[in-house]
Amino acid sequence: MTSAAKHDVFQAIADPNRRKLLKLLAEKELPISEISSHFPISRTAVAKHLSILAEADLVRGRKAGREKRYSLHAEPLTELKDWLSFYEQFWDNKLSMLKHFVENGSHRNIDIVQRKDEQQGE
Amino acid sequence: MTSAAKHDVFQAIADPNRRKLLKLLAEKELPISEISSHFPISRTAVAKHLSILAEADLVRGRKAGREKRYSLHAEPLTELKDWLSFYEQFWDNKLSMLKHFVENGSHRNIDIVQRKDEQQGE
DNA sequence: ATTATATACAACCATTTGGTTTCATGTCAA
DNA sequence: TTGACATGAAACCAAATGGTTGTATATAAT
Repeated sequence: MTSAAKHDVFQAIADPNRRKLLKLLAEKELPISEISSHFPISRTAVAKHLSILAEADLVRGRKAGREKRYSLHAEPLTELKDWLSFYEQFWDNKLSMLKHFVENGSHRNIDIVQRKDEQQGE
Repeated sequence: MTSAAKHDVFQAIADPNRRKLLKLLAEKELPISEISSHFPISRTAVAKHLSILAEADLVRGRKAGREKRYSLHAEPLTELKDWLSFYEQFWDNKLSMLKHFVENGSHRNIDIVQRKDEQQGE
């Protein structure tokens, strides 16, 4: 009941405008109209993005008089972090890859030890 | 020239099937048909997802005879990690929030010190 | 040479997405 | 109470998404 929203965190952050919203709300709580002034799109469009973010609980709005003030609620991003953590072993440093390889046996990239490419630059 | 693809990392991972693909390819390099067998959707659909992942350089395919073998290339996920790192200060532990608050002065959540809600439970 | 396998590519389709405009409602201020 | 302001909500739209089927091409295998 607490979850099962139509939009999950992954989808919520997929849109650039939505990411910009999060960034903006990280600084301080803001009413919709204020927020809209930072975007080239309509107020209504911003409101929709906000409601999608709210669905993912990445943002929370409280009514204050005639305006509704939104603020960041970053905690759900832990899901993303957890998801990411699994993949860190595949790039972080070769040591952790080797560690993982040894611990879990089998698996791919048997050649990681002698490879020297993947500069990851740019 | 190195980037500017139509699909970025954020979009690439937004789809559940695509995330499942990444997970699968993390284990080992696999040809499309093999991969498809793990999904309820058509081989063609899987191929499309793969090409989207490839656009984001999260996956790389090499031709091997008549088949094309794909494997994970996790490095672009660093972008996600970097993006995330900014938000960690807003949930990780109250200490780092306080640290950030002190270091950067101003900003929201002046009340973090005395608040005791945000159980983050489920 | 023929057939089966693995993929590529094009066309098509329903639904979702990101926007818009218009109208209604609630609240603050004069 | 009469506006002005801030938001909510509905209707509509073009384009993108996630799929499908059908056809073509390259490579194995017999």
